[in-house]
Amino acid sequence: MKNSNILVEKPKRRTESKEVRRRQLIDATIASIAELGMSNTTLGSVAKRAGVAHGTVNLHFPSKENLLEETLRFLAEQHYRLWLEGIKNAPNDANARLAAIVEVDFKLEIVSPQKLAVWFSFWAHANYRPLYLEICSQFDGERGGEIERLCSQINEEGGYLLAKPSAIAQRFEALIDGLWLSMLLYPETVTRQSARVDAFEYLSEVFPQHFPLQPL
Amino acid sequence: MKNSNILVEKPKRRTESKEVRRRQLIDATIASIAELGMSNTTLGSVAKRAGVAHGTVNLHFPSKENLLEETLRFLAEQHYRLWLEGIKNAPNDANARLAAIVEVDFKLEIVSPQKLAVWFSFWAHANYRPLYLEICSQFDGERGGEIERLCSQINEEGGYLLAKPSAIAQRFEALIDGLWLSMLLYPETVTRQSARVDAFEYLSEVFPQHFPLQPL
DNA sequence: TCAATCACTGAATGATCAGTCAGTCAATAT
DNA sequence: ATATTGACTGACTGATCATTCAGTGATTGA
Repeated sequence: MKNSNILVEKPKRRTESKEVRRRQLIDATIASIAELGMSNTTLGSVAKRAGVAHGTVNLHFPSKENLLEETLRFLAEQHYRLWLEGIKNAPNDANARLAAIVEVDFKLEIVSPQKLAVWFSFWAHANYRPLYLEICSQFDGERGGEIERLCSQINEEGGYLLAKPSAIAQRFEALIDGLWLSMLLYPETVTRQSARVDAFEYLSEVFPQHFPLQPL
Repeated sequence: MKNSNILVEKPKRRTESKEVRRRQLIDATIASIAELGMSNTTLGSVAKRAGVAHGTVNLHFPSKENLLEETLRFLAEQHYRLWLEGIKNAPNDANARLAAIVEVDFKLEIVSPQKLAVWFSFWAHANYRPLYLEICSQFDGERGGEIERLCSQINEEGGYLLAKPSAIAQRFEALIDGLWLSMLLYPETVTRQSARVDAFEYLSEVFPQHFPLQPL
C-alpha cells in the first residue's frame, strides 16, 4: 500500500501519522499514570511526555475520558494477544498450555512497573466506571474459561482428587492478581522472577505430577 | 474525665466534638472514594456526605492530602486491631490462630464493597505517594510475620514436605489480596463467603491435616 | 449578665484543568 | 508556482477545586 521506500529517502515528516501519534499518546498516558497517579494525570502531563502541545491530545482523542478508555483497551488487548499467541505456540499438552499463560503473565511487556500501576489504577475505578469493567471482563472472561478448561483436563489426566478444578482455576487466577499487587507494592522483594516461581509452585502443590517442583 | 452524665440530660450540642466530627469526615471520605473514585473526590463531595459546610473539612484536617492519609491510617489501624484481637481470643493452636486471621480478612467490617474500593484506590497510588506505602507496610509487615510464623509451626507439626513455609505464607497473603480484587471487580460472583471458603480451601491443599476440607 | 470560647459557615481568592479554535507550517496535489 | 490538505500549536474560556478567613451563633465560664 505504501509507496516503495527502497530508493526513496526517509520521508522525514514534521508530523507523525495518526496511528503513530495515537500510540505515542497512549504510551505517554501510561507513563503519566505510573508516575503521577490517575488523579494527577492531566492532558498537560500527557502532552509533555509525548512531546506535543496540549491541544494535540484533544485532536486525537475527543476527551480525556476517551484517552483513558483507549489506554485501558490497549493494555487489555496486548495481554489478550500475547496469551493467545502463547497458547498457539505451545505444545498440545494442557500443562504446557497453562504454563504458557503463566509465562505471559510475568513477561516484562505485561507487568512492567509502569503497566502494573496503570492496571491497578483502572481496577480502583472499576466500581463507578462500568466501561472500565466491561473492557477488562471482556478479555478476562475468555482467559478465565481457558484456564478452567486446562485445569479440568489436567485434573482428569492426573486423577487428582484434591478439589474441584474450577475452584483451583479461580484460586489460581486470584493468586496471580495478588502476586501482581505484591510486585506493585514491594518491587524490591517481589520481582517478576520470584512471583513467576511462586505461581508455578502453586501448580506444583495442586498438580504435582504435571508440575514437578523445579530444582533451584 | 467527663462530667457524670447519669442525671444530666443529653447535652444536645449544636456541634459535634472534634473526635466525632473527624470520624464522620473519614467515613464520608470512604463513601466518596467508593462512589466517585479518588480522582473525583473533592472536599465538597466529602462535606456533602458528612452534612457539613465545605470549609469544615479544612477546619479538622489541614489539607485534603492529610485527610486522605488519615483515612488510610484509619483503615489500616482497624484491620490491625481486629486481627490482633482475633489472635488473642483464638485457642493457642497455630491453625486456629491462622484461621482467626482469615476470618478477619473476610469480615464485612474490613471488606465491605466501599472499603475494598478505598484500599485499591490507595494501592494504586502507592507508587508515587511513599507515605501511603509506609502506612500500609507498617501494619502489613507485622501481619506477614505472624502468618509466616504460624505456617512454620503448622508445617513442623504436620511434617509437611511440600514447600517452604515462608513461600506458602507469602503465597497465601497474595491469594487473599487476589480474592479481595475479585470481590471488588465481580461482587456478584465472588462474595465474602465464597472468597472465605476459597482461602480455607487453599489451606486444605497445603495443610490437609490441620485444615480438613469442610463438608458443604 | 456579659465576655470568651468553640465549632462551624460560606463567600472570596487564586490555581489548575479540559476543551475550543483561529492560525501556522510543511507536505502534497494541481 | 500555487492551492489544498493535514497535523499541530498555544492562547483563551469557563468550570472546578483547595484553601483562607471574617463572621455567626450556640455554649461555657466568670
